[in-house]
Amino acid sequence: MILPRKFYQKPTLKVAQRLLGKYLVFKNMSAKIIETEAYIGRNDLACHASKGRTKRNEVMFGKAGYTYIYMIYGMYFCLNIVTGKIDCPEAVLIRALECAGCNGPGKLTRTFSLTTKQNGLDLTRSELYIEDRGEPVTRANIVQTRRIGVDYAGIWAKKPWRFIIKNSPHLSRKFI
DNA sequence: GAATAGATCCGC
DNA sequence: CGGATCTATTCA
Repeated sequence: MILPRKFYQKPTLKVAQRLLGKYLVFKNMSAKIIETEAYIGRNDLACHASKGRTKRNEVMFGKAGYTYIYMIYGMYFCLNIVTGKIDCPEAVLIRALECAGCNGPGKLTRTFSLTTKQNGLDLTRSELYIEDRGEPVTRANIVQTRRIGVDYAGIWAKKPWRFIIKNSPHLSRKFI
């Protein structure tokens, strides 16, 4: 079943965990989500919204269940799922899928041909969506670590807001 | 207008 | 560890 709006209208840390084991679907491709990271609000210095509302990040200030896709380092795109209430800028970064060449946020968007053209899409009524295929992931199979690539964010870099499926060979990093 | 930095990835 | 590559954002 396609995840409904309500799935995304939960606390961001819960959504980040519950997205593990779900399937990202776009056009004729689909793959299981195995690595996510939470970015939570204006105070989180690792979150783009910590600098306020801008043209780039404004979708994060909107309704949950939409995509937030941006270009990074001039050559990659990162896919995020907006969570939280309106005017509470929160999102979950999809970092890896159980799929060849999808072990990293920049690599999975390249494999799935996702660009800023798909920014701001409603995941409840688009050809891009997330599906529950009845493969539950238990808490015992989830590992929580620090987020990757945000060392500049001070104490926020230390928050354990990255979630991975234990022992998966498709993670963006093999070790914690 | 110019400068800068960035939620990455690859190759040396 | 440096380079690729480019845009949004910041600074003057």
